[in-house]
Amino acid sequence: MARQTRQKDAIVAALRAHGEFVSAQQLHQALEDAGEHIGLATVYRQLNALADSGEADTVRLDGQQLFRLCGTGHADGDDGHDGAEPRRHHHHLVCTSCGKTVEIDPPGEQWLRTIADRHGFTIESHTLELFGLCADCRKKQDDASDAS
Amino acid sequence: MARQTRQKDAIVAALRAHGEFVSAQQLHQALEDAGEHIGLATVYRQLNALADSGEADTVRLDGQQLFRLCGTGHADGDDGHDGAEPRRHHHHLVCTSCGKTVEIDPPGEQWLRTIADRHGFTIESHTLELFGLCADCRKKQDDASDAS
DNA sequence: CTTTTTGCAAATCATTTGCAACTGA
DNA sequence: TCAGTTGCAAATGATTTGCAAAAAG
Repeated sequence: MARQTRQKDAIVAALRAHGEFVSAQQLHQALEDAGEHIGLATVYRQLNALADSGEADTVRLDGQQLFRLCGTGHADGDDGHDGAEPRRHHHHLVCTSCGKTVEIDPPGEQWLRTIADRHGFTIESHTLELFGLCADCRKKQDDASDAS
Repeated sequence: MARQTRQKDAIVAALRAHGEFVSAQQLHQALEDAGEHIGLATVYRQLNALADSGEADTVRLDGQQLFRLCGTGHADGDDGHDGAEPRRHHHHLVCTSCGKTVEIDPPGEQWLRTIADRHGFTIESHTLELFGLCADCRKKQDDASDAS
């Protein structure tokens, strides 16, 4: 069902190359720069497809949606069961200055279950995002505020 | 600096009445229903003002921003230093069906600190949102899927 | 050839803003 | 009076979608 196209490849490549989270717009721009003239709509479509299939991870920062390759692995062999579950949940630690992103460990699924139970909820998904400054940016910022 | 206007009151009232998170659009609609003809733009402006002043809490679900009165408190006396810190962080449990929202306890600030430390980050803010179905909606949905 | 994918532009959607008319303190 | 506030409509910005042309299998 999924055909292999130049643009799809380019998008995944760009995504992989970038490593961190990027907005569709940014990625589109990057592709332009790289000489790959791909429609913005296609970038969006592809990105969403990746997110839905679970190959990409997404976060919503401010008003935009950012994407990043998930396992950075890639298609391994094949698997018989494909996703019935769309977008996964994420746990990220994002530097608000340089954008560096780190995956973090889940905050005890145990705790999660407890909360859900207590309120009679059935958890479908959850997001946890920590925003702050990474060591480097922290230093830079200190220096900056030091100057007048 | 902040004048008291009919619309501002109506908005806060509607917000308080609703209790849970609402989108600007929803709130605007509600006001219309209540006979209060207030410009959508004004609703947005007011809502943002409330959020900035810390009187309202906000979450981003999907592509919209939802608001809810925060401490139900209000401006205390006056203060010389005005906000350097805009919007706070939240911990919510939201029903994706009826919108019911429950405040939940933080997932161990301890754990948070550990993560931050390990990666050399200085956490500025964080968001944690759990989405799922509350008991009621879960039942309803089961029934529905039961019918063909 | 048949179906998926692309492209582009027009369409949405939520939110913001310009600016003149308005109104509360 | 006069600055903060409102309204409406037009402007934005991100993302989506309609549809015919291009490409993959």
